[in-house]
Amino acid sequence: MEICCMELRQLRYFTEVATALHYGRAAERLCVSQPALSQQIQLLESELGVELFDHQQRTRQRRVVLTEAGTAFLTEAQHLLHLSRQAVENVRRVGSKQKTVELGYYQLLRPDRLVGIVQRFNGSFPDVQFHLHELPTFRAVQEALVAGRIDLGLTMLPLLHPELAARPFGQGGLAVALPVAHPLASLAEVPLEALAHEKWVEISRPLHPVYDEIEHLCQQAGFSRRGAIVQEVSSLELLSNLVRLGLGVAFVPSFFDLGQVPGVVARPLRVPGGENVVLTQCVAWLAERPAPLLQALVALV
Amino acid sequence: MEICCMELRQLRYFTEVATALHYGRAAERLCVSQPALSQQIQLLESELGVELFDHQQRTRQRRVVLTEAGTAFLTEAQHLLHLSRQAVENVRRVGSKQKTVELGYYQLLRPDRLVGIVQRFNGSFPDVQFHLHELPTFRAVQEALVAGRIDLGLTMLPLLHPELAARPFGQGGLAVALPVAHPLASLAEVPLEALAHEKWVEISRPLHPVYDEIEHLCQQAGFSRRGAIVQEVSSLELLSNLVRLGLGVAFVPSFFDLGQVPGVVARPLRVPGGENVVLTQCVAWLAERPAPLLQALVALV
DNA sequence: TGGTGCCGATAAGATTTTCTTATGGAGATT
DNA sequence: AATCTCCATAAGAAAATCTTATCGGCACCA
Repeated sequence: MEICCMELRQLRYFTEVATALHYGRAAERLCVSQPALSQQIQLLESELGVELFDHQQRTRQRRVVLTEAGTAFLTEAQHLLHLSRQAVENVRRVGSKQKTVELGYYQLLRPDRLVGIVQRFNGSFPDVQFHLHELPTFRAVQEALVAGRIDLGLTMLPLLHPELAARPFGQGGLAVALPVAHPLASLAEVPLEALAHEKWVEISRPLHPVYDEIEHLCQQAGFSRRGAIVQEVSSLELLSNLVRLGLGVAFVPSFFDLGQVPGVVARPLRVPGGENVVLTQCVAWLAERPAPLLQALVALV
Repeated sequence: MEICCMELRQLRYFTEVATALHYGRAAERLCVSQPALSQQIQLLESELGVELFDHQQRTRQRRVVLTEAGTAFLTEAQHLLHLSRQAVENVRRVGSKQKTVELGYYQLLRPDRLVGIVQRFNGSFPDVQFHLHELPTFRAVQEALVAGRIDLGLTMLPLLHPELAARPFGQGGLAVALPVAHPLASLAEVPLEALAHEKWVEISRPLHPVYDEIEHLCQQAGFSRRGAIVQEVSSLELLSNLVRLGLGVAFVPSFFDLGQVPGVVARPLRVPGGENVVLTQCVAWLAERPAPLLQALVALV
């Protein structure tokens, strides 16, 4: 135990335990382990010099009981936490007046996810104007960042420019998009080998994040798509429609939402070695200009 | 930079910088290094998503300037800190009602130091009754703790019982107590060798924390006190008075206050190897019963 | 105009704090 | 009595914070 000062974290922990009256459940809600709570509560108690929970009854009645002092402190702690949240809100309001953020994204992002992100942005920074820019490819998003046309981009790894920085926020493997009538569409998971003799449509290689990895994967499964790609396109929307029309099948990221294209379904891929390609979504920004506002937005994603 | 939440520490740092308008001086007052401030302020800014200080003018005008948002936040931060201090005060008041703490100490502790400690205790825990127990020796303090007669003891290392725990709060070397008329009393520092032919009075060995170490030190300086101790006593007060009466000289800790005994002065010892005996004052308590109140008091010392 | 000092930012490594996993022990439940 | 639930403890891992050393910009002075 070292000398240190009361922190808001301890108040957050305390109020959670004091309202749940149960260390285990409080820990779960706070996304920490139970011992972390025990420790921090003890630390808080020993700094205050006051027992906040009744240790005698803590075990006797199988539940945690607040002492008189603990009850009093709970009120104050909640008040403090509330004020601290308000303070953050206020300073954000004052500091973000008349600011605009240009936000680039591309189709790969599920619409509900995009909406969720923008709503969170707006909730935390109500006075900031967010301008959305739909761009055709993950590469276009990164180029727009470098060109300064957007401030923040929702795109995919890898980063193609050294000036960019990124924070991943989700990843998935490959799925295969099939017409509903396709024989394999009835399977829950499609083995990669079963696709050896298909015709393919694909995003054109310069726009594609993992073109070569996919080819490598196919070769491990004993076939190549080299001659079997009947059409290259520039957008996932177009791709999906070609699949619907039966020109071929296509690989799409498992987190891509095909709901908007009727007649096409996506099935997860089963890869022999289990080594599916990993596609990582990320928020990206210009590393050289880490404005506090952008950093806060990044943390919200 | 990792995701973490605003903490009171950051508010403390921010208010200090915002009022001093000078990182260096703020760091000094907070007893941290200047980069720590820069880092924490940046962290705070990026979590809030708002610039609190004007980075353009930060260098231009040779002083730090608050932004509009920073000014607003300063008010709220001060308010929050004030409330948090009040919350601590309140919970201490509620939680410490009708509690008493038996505090043992012994003469070695300078009276002003004791008063300072007790005042600090009283300031933080105004509703706690502190009962002072002056005990004759450092050993008696530890025995009273083990016997449960006192809750907290101001004593000296080493700990003589495995059930005790302690936190040091000050240390010093040996000094020699001389009658003012003694020839060596005119020196600012007394070389140990100069004491080879003195007569000695001393605290009796069973009550003495470092009896053997002192003998060892003397032997390194080329003499022994073995036959030269003309009187053993049981308290420092008695010891000082015997020195005043000229029965002999005595070793006392450098932090012992002789001001109360006129006619006796203490002079720091100069030891050949520079290896003076180290005497460490400490707060001690029973390790098995670490009541939060005691822990908080220990931290105050 | 070039040197010098002040001041804040940055980088990298060390330290301290916090958290996690594993385990213990006391009461409650069956 | 046996098992289960739940909080406390211990020890090692992870993460945050802090420190030292250094840079670069600006101001002041000659």
